[in-house]
Amino acid sequence: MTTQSVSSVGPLRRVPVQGRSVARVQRMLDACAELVDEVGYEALTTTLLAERAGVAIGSVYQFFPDKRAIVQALTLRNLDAYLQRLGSRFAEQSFGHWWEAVDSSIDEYIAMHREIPGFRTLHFGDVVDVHLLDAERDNNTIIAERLAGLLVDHLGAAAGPRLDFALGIAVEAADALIKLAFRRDPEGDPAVLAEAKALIREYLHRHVNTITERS
Amino acid sequence: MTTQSVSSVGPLRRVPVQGRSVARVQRMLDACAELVDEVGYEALTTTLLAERAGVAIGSVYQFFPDKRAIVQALTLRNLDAYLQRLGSRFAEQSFGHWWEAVDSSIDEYIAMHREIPGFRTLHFGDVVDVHLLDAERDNNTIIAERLAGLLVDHLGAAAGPRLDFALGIAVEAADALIKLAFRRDPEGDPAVLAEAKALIREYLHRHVNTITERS
DNA sequence: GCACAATGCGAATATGCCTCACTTTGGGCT
DNA sequence: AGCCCAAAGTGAGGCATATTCGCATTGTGC
Repeated sequence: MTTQSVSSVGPLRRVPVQGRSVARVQRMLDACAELVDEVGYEALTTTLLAERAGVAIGSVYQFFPDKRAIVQALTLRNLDAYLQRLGSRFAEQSFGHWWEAVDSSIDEYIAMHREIPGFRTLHFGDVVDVHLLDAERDNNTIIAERLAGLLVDHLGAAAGPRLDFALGIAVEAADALIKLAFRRDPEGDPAVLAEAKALIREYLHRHVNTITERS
Repeated sequence: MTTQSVSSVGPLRRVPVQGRSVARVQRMLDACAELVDEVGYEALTTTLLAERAGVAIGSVYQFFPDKRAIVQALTLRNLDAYLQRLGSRFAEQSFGHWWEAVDSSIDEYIAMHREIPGFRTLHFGDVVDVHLLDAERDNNTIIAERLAGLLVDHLGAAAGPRLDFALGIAVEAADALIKLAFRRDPEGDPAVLAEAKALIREYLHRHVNTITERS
């Protein structure tokens, strides 16, 4: 990844230049993730964050304009990580059917809920900001477009507004159901997760013509 | 409605007894709704709220334990209103097919987005609390159960966990898509709204056996 | 019209976000 | 090695906002 990822700029007041400060900013984000898991977003205080990161409060504001921006930056880091994972998976694996690719995308999202601290609370911007990546479109819409791109590149789907629309709907519904699954069960209610996948597959199946024919 | 509705207790510190205070509490909730629309939930301050309601700040805390509780109470009032509307509609109208009833439920939800101040921001607890009605289950899950009850009573659907589960999924997905529609367009993106209804109808259609046969 | 509970009030306090003036450190340069 | 300046680090204090509390006012049953 030689190109600068979106999360390294994001909502930062000033970009850390020296190695120590880069590491520090990461520590702050890590602390933020931990604390969101421990006390929740509401109870997160800047003092607590600074203590946990082993940093003076002033240092936090050296790089972040305000509290919200810290959480935004964390969300962006997670968003990047997801797209990264997805990119790798599509590059390595070759899918027999388009729905295997969709299933993989869902699986990666589920995995992040289990593995990434704070993710089950923040997701892709729930609490803080649904317009981190683009002023016009929701984060999920962007995700859907990226997904569309991957499907076009790796499975020969026909790019176009109808594919984007269908994926936008699918991503939004899947997102909601997966969140539900993790609210019902810390490890993700298996019944709900299975149903989510089934629902998405059947929905997209009805749009399979849209996917394989040019609009 | 002779029974005391849930929203009249809710997260109140003390229940208003005299007429003037009942009206005042309503004014506070109205002010809260207006302000949430005008400045957003984040920028809502207690001072602003008190001013808008024409009430001293101390009076607010006479009935509400904290700021969050105000928004919770408003959300509860909206939740009640929705169930009320739905109850009336099911009582007056007789549906030819179960999906007409489902469509009506969705339409009422959409109507509230357009009519009720603050609703497009708060929905049924997004920002404040998804467990207003029940410590265990999400607000949407409760809605789904009520909906199941209506379908059982008015259309002879077979009550049971499978109906509850399917409706839980349907409500969650529909909710997410309708929110999306209203984020894309203040009046609700028609394409997204139509697609939401279609998706839900088709999903429930595949569970129609579950609806009409006893599990 | 008395007595007490309910209600109303807002200055004072508590808490938490964020700034700023100052110190320390890193690394490019000679 | 030593100099210099930008980058980074610091934390007491200013400021905005949430919440309390002691006292004033009003409603209601008797």
